[in-house]
Amino acid sequence: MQADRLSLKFSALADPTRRAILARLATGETSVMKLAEPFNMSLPAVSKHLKVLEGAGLVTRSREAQWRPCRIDAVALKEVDDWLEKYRRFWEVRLDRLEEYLDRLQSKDKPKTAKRQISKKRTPAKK
Amino acid sequence: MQADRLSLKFSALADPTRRAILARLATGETSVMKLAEPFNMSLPAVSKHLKVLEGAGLVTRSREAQWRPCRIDAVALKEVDDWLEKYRRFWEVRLDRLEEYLDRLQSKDKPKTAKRQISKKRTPAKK
DNA sequence: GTTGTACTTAACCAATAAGTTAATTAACCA
DNA sequence: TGGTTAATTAACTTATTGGTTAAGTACAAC
Repeated sequence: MQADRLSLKFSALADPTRRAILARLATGETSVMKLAEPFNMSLPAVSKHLKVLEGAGLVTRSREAQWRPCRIDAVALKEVDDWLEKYRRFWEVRLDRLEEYLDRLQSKDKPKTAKRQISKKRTPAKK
Repeated sequence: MQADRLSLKFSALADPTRRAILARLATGETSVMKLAEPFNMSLPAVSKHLKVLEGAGLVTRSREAQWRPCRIDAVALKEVDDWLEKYRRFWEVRLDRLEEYLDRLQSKDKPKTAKRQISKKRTPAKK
C-alpha cells in the first residue's frame, strides 16, 4: 500500500482483527498475550497486526519487564474523521435540519450565536 | 481482504487514487474517461478502482449510450462514521468543552435545552 | 546459570492487489 | 458494413498481505 499517512490508517482499519484489537485497547492498556487471547491465530500473527497498527500511528508500545503493553492512540483517528468531514453533508442533512430547528428555538431571544460555528464545522459549505 | 462490509469500505478508501476519484465524484456524475484523465495510469486500472469502489458500495454506475456515468454514494460512508463514533471521545474533548462553554453562554436564560441531545450524540457516554 | 515467560524476527507460503498490454464488447456514426 | 469511441475482460507480472512454524531475544525468577 501507499506510504501516505491516511492510506496507512485506512489500510490498518481494513481488517476486522485489527479493529477488534483497537476496540479492546479502547478499554485500556494491555499486553500482547492478553490481546491475542480471543483470536484463533498465532502470537506472531497478532504481533504483525500490532506492527501495522503502530505503523499507522494508532497504537503505541512501551516496555515493562518482559511485557510490551500496548496503548491505543485514537487521536490519530481524527485524521480519518477530518477526511470524512468533506462527505458528511451527504448523510447529515436530517441532523442539519434538527440543528437548525434547535437553533431557531434557542435564538428566539438570541438571534446570532457562536453555536453556528460548530454546525459549520460539521457540515461545511462547499468550497 | 475480508468480505465484511466495513472492511471493504476501509480497504477501498486505503488508496489515494480511489479517494481522489471519490473527491471528483463528490462534485458530480462523470464518465470513466473523465475520471481517468488526471491519473497517470491506464484506463483498465481506473476501471478496476471503480470496481473496488462499487464493491464497497461507495459508487454506483449506470449506462448512457457508450458511457458508464459514475456516481458517488457517499451515504455509504456513514457506516465508517458510525464506527469512528466509538472513538470520537478520544479527540473531541476540547470541542466538548467548547460546546459546554457555548451551552453555558446560551443557557444564561435557558438552563436546560434539547441542544444537549446533539452533544450527547457526538460524544456518547461509555456504555 | 538454567529455566520459563513474553514477545519478535526469519523464512516461508498462498491469496490478493495493483498495475500492465492486448483483445473484446457495446453503442454510435457515416 | 465498417470505423470510432468508451469501457470492460483476459492474461500476465510483481509486490504486498496475512497467515504459518521455528528460531531468537529479553527479562525474571529460582
